[in-house]
Amino acid sequence: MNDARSTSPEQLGVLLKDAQSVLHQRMDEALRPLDLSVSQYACLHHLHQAPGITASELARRAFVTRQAMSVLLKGLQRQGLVARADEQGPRRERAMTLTSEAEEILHQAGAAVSEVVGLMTAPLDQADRDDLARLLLACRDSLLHG
Amino acid sequence: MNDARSTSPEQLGVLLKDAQSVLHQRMDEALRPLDLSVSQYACLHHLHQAPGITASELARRAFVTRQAMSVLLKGLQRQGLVARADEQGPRRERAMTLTSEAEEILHQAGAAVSEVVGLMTAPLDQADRDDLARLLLACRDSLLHG
DNA sequence: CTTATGTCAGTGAAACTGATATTG
DNA sequence: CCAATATCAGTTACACTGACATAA
Repeated sequence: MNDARSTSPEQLGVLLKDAQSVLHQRMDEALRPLDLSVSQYACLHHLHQAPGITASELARRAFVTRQAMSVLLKGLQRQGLVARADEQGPRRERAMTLTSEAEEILHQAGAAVSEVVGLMTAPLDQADRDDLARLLLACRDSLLHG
Repeated sequence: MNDARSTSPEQLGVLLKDAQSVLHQRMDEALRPLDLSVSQYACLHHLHQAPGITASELARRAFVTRQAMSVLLKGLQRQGLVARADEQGPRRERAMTLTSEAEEILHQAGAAVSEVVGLMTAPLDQADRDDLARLLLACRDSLLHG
């Protein structure tokens, strides 16, 4: 038998889901005043980190289909937060970019999100936070190319 | 300035979301042969751990509204996996229970999920897994009553 | 011929809010 | 009157699959 205090696989999966669920709710509350959904924030975040990437690449980074990302981008374009390049690239690619308004909103959103994550990690010291990041990264990558 | 290698708050939030996204996809694939969605599996999982609880309590544990949980339970009832108690409790409460068929399916589902989580945590030793569980628990609780 | 992007169309699971009835 | 459960109704954001045209 295993040690009764060791974590079962199912329990670990549930914990990951729970933590993400509650974080999502708190982020949703924090972003609502800025008229941004969590999905939209994540999209802008990725676009900020890699300006000019295509919708398909954006979809891959968010782990959704390009059709789903297309819907999200249409909404953001309607809100004037993203712009499509006029010219096409090599494979019909159209570079997506943040508008200056989006940069400003993203700045505020980042602060709001940081506050939420700060609350989440309040009981952790810096070593714990680095551990958490390292472990989550390992889990993600193991599922992706394991 | 902080150490350049330390993790930014936003990055930690994105990592948590990413890990959960990919885990959700893998679980979805693993559970599809059993005709179970991830949400349905989680519902059965909670019901197995606390047999006879109400729909409202189930909703709280899954971090959704009782209306959303009600829809989920209706689907599971149609599939013959959960049953509502005939008699009402103190506050119109109706105890929800798993059918014997559900217990059997949940057994298979647990094995499938364990395999996925096992893959996810393959690069981690037992100390890392316990750390991850401890940290996720702390994050969840800090957001809930922080 | 193959592959990747973009796009149109339809669908579906799962969440939300709001309102109402019942019961302790 | 208040609080908690349950339930009905409507809505919505967001994901999916499938199909097609286009370009390298």
